[in-house]
Amino acid sequence: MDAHYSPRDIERDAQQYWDKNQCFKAVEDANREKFYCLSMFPYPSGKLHMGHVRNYTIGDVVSRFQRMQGKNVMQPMGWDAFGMPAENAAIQNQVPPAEWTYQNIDYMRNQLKALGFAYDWSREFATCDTSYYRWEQWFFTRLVEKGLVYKKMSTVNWDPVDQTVLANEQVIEGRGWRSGALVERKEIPLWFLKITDYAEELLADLDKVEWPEQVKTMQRNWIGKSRGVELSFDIKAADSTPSSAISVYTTRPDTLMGVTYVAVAAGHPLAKQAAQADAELAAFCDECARGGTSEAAMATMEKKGMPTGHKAVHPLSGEEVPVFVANFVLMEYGTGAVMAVPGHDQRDWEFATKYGLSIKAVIADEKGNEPDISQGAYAEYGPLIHSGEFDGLNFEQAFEAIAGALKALGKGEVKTNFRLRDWGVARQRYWGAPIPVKYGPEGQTVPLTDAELPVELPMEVTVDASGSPLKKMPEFSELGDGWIRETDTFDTFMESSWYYARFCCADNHDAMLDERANYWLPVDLYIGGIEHAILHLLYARFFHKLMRDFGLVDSDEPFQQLLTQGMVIAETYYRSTANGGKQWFNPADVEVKRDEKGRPVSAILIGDGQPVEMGGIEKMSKSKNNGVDPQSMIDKFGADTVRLFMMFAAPPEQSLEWSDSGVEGAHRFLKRLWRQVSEHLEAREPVALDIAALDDDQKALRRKTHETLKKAGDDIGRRTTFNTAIAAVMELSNALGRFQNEGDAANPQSLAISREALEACVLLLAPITPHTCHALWQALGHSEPAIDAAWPAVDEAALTRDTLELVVQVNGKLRARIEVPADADKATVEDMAMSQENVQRHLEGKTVRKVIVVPGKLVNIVVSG
RNA sequence: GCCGGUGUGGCGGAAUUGGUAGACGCAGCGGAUUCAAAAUCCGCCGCUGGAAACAGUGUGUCGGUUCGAGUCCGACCACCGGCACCA
Repeated sequence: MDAHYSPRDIERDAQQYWDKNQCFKAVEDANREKFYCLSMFPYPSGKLHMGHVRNYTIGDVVSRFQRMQGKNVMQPMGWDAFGMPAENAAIQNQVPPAEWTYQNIDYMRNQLKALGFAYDWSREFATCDTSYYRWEQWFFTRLVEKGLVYKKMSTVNWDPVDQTVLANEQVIEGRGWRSGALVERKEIPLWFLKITDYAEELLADLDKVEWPEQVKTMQRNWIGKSRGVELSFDIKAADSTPSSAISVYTTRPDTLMGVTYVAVAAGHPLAKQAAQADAELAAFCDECARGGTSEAAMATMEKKGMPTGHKAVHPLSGEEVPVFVANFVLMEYGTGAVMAVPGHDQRDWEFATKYGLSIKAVIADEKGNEPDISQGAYAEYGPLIHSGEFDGLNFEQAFEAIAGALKALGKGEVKTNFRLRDWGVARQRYWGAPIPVKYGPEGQTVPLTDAELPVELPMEVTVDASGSPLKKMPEFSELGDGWIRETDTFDTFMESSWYYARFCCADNHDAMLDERANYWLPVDLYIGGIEHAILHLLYARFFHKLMRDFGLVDSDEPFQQLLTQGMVIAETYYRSTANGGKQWFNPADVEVKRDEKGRPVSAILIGDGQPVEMGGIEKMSKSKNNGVDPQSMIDKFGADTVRLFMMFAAPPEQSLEWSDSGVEGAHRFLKRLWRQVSEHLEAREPVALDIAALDDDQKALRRKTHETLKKAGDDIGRRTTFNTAIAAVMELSNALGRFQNEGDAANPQSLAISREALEACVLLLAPITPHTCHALWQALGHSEPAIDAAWPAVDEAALTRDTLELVVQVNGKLRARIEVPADADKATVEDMAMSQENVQRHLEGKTVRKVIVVPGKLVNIVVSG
């Protein structure tokens, strides 16, 4: 073999081999155990970034590992191709979104191929292909028939200058990102999917999947099942006009006697009615309609309110409390009204303090005393006080008693509530799948028939900043006889909610899915960013259940196991500009100065030699200009080096800090392994391994080999901590290096043991650095390719040790190490520990109270005095 | 604001079930090789004291449980992800 490691040739040859032999084409085979490995597909934004490289390397390592375990592996790839960036690019560059998107896909596909990922490219598709989204449209019409779709008024961000709906991302500090105009909340009719019908099952089935507990917890909290009471307050209007009741929901009915006011949303009928006669209140309601719609914006804004003049009658006490309009109450959450208990809710307390409303304690503190509510609300549970007949009851008792009292009066009842809201799937945008509905001249709303599908998105368009082009295209929207087409398009989460299933049968043009979906599904391992922990994953789970209930799939959950990867981060560098902004410089253009300990102290721009500021380590992004281009790294070191560094630098769940010298270190290791194999092959062919003939050094290396096989297999297969698997292989390589330097390398058994160690290194790394290992495996004389080699088996007999090293502690502090026979009993170990010189020193003048022996680990001698 | 997470040497990280803190790599330092450099190889490398043996100290902060805590519990601080129209 060539003694020089040349990744360019090695990677080209390996990729050509895989390609020519169609190694990664997945074929359904009922007799083999399948493994469906899926990485979240990318948005084709232009070129791959390091986050993609990391995501897809993890998936590829697992896929190749599972293949070596004998599984029938399917690893597909495609494109999440609808979305806003294509429209933004269209506005900026006058390129139609479709053209821009497909060009990006072509470029990024080549990048993925250069990285050597074991994808079955025959299954590839983009979600903007009509052959994909047509089935989504078809399925939507079926959901309409089943009553799982409805239309209702909903709030959107409205830019009054650009006359367009804005995404939350496009609202910056309450203003439109392009126009700078103050954003308004606007009510428009939108399509919704009834995800709340599935809330209970979405919650319960989290128990069926092997997901990180934190993700399950986030989803449980998002669904937010609660048991509470829905109750009503009768309203007495200021001018005594007859008025109805308002309904509120609370999970703390035990605090009902502490209600001192009621707050309603600006959009609540009561507020609207009151505003008609009160110009100041009307102005306040208008003010409430400004600003963004996001929950974060709502929760962090200054809480404001204004009295309506109406009084609410407490359902139990009959007391009259004021009704406020408050900006933090939203019409679309729950009933659009809340009861306020400032004594026991911090937000209510702040509001009451601000507007001089009374605050009443009705829950005792842990000592049974009146709680101190002068500085803030007391939000804990406790026995009731100042609540008349309910005094002394605990939370559970009070809940039932108060709920019972309300029910007896016909004023309320126990209700299970969900925080989860129905899924609004309509977007007022062009670059998405058209919603397959038409409207008749008499206001009819009719889903399209199968014969009318698909609704193709017109490709030739002019996109500008003012609203959806579809609305301005009569050839699209006007159907004749007064009928018009829906011009809203689907939320792109719709496409990403079922692509994993379509990969199973992407070539079927007669059906959405076929029986192959049930062979491959569920996805065995799904890999993607933690930022998708809630929305995408919850919507996909919901969509899967919809497809199941329609008979398209037979599983309950789409993703059996989930791996959430961390971000890729890098140092940022900037200079402050004259106008108070910051100019960001790419790390590739900056040189860092370090002190004698290697700490970075300053940095200069290579271009002009002048200093730049270090801005801290942040997620790689365009805005901070700290992205490292994967392509330049592949060109410089080869794909295997990039893959190895990505997998070695951190465990997959953690964020990964980019390091140029770390990449060089990874490259160094591959060169070293290459040289070790090449030097080994220059020696004679090894004789057959004779385990009985081994000396101690040979036995020790062989034990290391099998310890490494055991650890790396467990690390990759069970723990998915690829970094520790690589570290273990590096240790084995180091041990082999020492063995060859120190021992009699020409000894025939030494050669046999070295061969075993090298082959272990090559096979253990084969999923991670597949090109290099493909070449090395061949060089080691194997005719079958490394991708088809079986994962190496551990010889348990090689792991046994004659003696063990134990540490000896005195009062938990390390004082000595002892070498004991592996089969030594407790008394022998204690005696050996006690007799150590340094242990004796620390026992002097003390009394031994206890000796703790942890077999195979340590001895702890507990002394006093 | 609410929900979830993270915090260990100069740096990335390891320590899997409460049992040796710092594996492996990077950077740094010293040496070998070289005309020289690159590459490569060998050694040292948490901090403080000490020639060394060794001792003290050390896992964001403060407190607790335990023979023993990076790991468990409580409070706090800092940073990161999500918050329903970014994907």
